[in-house]
Amino acid sequence: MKRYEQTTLKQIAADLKLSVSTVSRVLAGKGDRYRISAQTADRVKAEAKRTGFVPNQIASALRLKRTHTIGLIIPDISNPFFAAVARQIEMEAARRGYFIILCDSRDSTGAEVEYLKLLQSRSVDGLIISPVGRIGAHLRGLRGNGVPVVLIDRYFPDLEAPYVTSDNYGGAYEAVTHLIEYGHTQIACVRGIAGSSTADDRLAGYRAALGAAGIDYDPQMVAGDDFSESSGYAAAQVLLKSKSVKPSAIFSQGNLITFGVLRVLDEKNLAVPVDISLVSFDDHYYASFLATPLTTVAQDKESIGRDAVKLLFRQLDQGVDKITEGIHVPTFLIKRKSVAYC
Amino acid sequence: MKRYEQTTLKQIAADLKLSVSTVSRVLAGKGDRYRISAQTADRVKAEAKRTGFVPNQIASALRLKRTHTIGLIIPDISNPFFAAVARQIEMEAARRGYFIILCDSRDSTGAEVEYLKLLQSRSVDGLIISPVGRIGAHLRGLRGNGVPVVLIDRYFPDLEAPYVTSDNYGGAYEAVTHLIEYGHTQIACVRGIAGSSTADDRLAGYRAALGAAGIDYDPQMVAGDDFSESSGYAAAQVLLKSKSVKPSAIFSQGNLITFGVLRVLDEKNLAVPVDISLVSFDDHYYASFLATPLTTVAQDKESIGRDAVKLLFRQLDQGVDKITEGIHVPTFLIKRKSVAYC
DNA sequence: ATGCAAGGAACAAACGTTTGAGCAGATGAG
DNA sequence: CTCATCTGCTCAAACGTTTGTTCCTTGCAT
Repeated sequence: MKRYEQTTLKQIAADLKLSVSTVSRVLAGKGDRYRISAQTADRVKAEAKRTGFVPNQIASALRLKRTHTIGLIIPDISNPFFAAVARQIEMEAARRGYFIILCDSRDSTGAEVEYLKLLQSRSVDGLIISPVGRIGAHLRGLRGNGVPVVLIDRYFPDLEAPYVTSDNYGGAYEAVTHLIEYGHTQIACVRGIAGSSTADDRLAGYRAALGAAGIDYDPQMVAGDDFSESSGYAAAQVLLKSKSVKPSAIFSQGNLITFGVLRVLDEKNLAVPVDISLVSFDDHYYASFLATPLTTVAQDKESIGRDAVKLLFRQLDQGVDKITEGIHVPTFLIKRKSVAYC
Repeated sequence: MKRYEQTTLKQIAADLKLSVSTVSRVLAGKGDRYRISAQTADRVKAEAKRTGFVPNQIASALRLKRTHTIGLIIPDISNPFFAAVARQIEMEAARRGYFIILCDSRDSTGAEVEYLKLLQSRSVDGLIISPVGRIGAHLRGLRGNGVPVVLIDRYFPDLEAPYVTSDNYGGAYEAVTHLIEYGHTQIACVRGIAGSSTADDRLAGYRAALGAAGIDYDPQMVAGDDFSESSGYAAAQVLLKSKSVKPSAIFSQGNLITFGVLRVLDEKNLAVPVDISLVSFDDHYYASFLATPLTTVAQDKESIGRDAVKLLFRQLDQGVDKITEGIHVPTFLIKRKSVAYC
């Protein structure tokens, strides 16, 4: 905002024949500590109110080396999951007097790295990142430099940085177990991007549930390259075309993937759950209004956002290296109508 | 980001036994204009690279009174419509070297006003706002002060400020005309918040379509208080319970409203489109996967975001008062299966 | 030799805050 | 009456850039 004729401390000081420091102290509420008389303080406050004084945070940030700003880098704000998390983060930050700079990395590591550099030049006080790549090498330096970072949704096992994510393993385990309880043994898995903790953990949960039920794991039952609709579409085609496997149920690792799967099912005239059962990660408002209301693994987006901010501020308070905690937020299975007995 | 041991111009200058201004000029690419020798320039650039110099934008902003930051205030980032628009805005801003500060006003005028003040103290260079209230009085002052502002989604007829919104009138007209072509004459409208240009224009389009077909406008056919799901739910109950009106079709003004309507329809065991037809404003990915694929009025969210940024930068370039344009982005009707002959 | 114009870089102020240190005058104790 | 103490405020530097102005050298023409 062009602060056209914005009042400054200097102006108030001049008008009141006071020094800038006096005005600053009064307005910062430190009048008493510096023995500014109540009279003077009142005059200053009155003048500040009269002129509509608003402190210039840029100047303050320069002096204090604190911008009260946190950078948020996410792969896609139009993905409802990230939108919900971002909203919570924004609200929690605002409560604490912090602003969010929103960066949409469009699932590009290049953009992510670029944003990192730009945010550094903006001197943000901390970062919340949902990283896109498979490795977090570019993030390590940040923490080494004392920059508070919190990872959300994905984390890197080799990077000791605090993170908040859903209990993807547990959620997948529960979902697949649910399918097994309905008699399914031929369960396909449409996975997200390999190398991401999200996809890996969900796959691990899938395998564990299979194992616990004594069902052999068949690599041919797994397909998919990333979390997109097109990947889901392609994967479902492969899985349903194959002659060697005949899945009676599909476990989809993400909401967009599910749309791809649904499209294939539609094209092949396969009805859910009559012809095939389906469980999807990520719940949504519309899930209950779909042709077949979907059974889903819901993530607690509010908690994820809230905990991320919490971890960030703990680093701000206690120092970056004190906090290395990883939080796995429980998921919950919402049973609707997309699963039937096999 | 704590810029722990960040290199500064001063440091480079000291190391190279040069003055800060020389270093600054070289790194700003103004070496030639100020006759800095190529030798010196090269030394400076080398040292900057070696030390990983990143200019401190905070200091620059203070000096130049330009933050390269724009404030984005929207009612709800988790609403897919706003998320998509926000994404586009972020991308367009990033292309121009600008950052977005994201503010979620939670549909509260109070929060909006508060954000405005805080953003002012941050000296943002401009604002893109989707305002929540019915009046834009608090926005007038901004433009008067030379702050570039662009309104999105909603505008105020009494506030001369550039805005970008869908052609809500046209979209509604087309949707309702579509219903009329299918023989409907008893068409209900579930509206958004009264006093908002969005709801008002959609209602006007609805009435105009009715009028053009020689159908009398019946106020009893209109219900709804805002764009929420609960409002849609309540409104649909009223409309379908009434004895004086028997709608054969419903025109819903928003995606969340539609979910409310759908819930009522479900509860009353009314099938779409067999028992009742439905057209909804706002298209979505899932609309085609719903129990009945929805006929919707799609908004061009990308254009809205892009044009908003464009209008903002035009103000930045040419001055706030030169730009007062309002853009109505065309909508398009997506015909699916929720409309049947009456 | 003398003057003059470039060439190359330094000086210094400014942006608006914050804050440690200091300075006058008043008050009180001895 | 003197010294110490308190009261109430001011000074000045600092944060890291940017930029109009100035300053000192050379080289060159006269």
